[in-house]
Amino acid sequence: MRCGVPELPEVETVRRGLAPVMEGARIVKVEVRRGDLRWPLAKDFAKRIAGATVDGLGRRAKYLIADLSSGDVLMMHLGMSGSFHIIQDAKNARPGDFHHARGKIGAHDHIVFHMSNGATVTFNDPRRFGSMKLVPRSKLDKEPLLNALGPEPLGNEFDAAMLAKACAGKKTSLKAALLDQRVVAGLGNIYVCEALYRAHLSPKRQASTIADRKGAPNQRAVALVDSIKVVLHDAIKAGGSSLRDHRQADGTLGYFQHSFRVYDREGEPCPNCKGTIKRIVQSGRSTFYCPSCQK
DNA sequence: CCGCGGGCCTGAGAGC
DNA sequence: TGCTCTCAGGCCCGCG
Repeated sequence: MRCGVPELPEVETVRRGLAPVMEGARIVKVEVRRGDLRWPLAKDFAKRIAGATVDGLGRRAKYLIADLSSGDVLMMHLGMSGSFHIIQDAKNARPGDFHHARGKIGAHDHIVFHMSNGATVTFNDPRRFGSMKLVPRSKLDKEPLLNALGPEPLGNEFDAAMLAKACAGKKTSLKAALLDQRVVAGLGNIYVCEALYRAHLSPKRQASTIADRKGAPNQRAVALVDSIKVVLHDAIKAGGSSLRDHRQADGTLGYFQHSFRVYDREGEPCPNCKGTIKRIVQSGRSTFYCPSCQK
């Protein structure tokens, strides 16, 4: 089983791991080793952050959002391969702790935050699809990266009526609609596959078929919303236990093992029926599903 | 406006 | 063993 690219549950797990060392602490210094992430960092990125206290660390969809005392908000996205390493007490780190223990830096350690409590938080991202962006808090409500996002799937406002309305009239597949962050924010390829499986809905079904002519939700929409919430809750719970079990071991946040029911299980038996899990490609990406119990 | 495909990057794994 | 090839879970952008 492969490790997970960060979707909503992984980002939430990372947030929970970072919060204890970042919230309430001051960022003494920022090292930018490579600023050419998804977009180039602002030239004054490090200077603008240095000296600020992290008043809170939140999450919106797959973005981590650090509220800084300087008046800026730091948006961080893990992309496909991003992760964070924490060294609790960098100055007294033991030789085996991590690259930084001896002042060494890992191959793709691009940004290092030195905290006033002695901790070091390092952003590592081999593919550099991740990103960081500083935005004045007063302008956050105009931030284009956030403005287009749909509802948080675990929020109370996300329900069958809302999902059906967003899918009504959509010609595209249900799979593609759920991957669209404007419809619902935070799902990726894995959890879309898993949620559709649990809802017994085919990924090939036209998105509009979870709503009636007027855009009102049907039973499929109800089942789908329920499955999305359950799948995400389960994964966050698994992330929590991975934090407790493994964080001390190597300090990495952003990857933890999962067992999926259909994802990456082409050819294996369906856990639910006598069918065989199939892989198809939809708009260039893999979809895993059971053709006999997902209709 | 909508839907689709290309491109950004590197590393892991398969196949020769 | 070592090389080459394909593929990867995200996201933005431009095209028709």
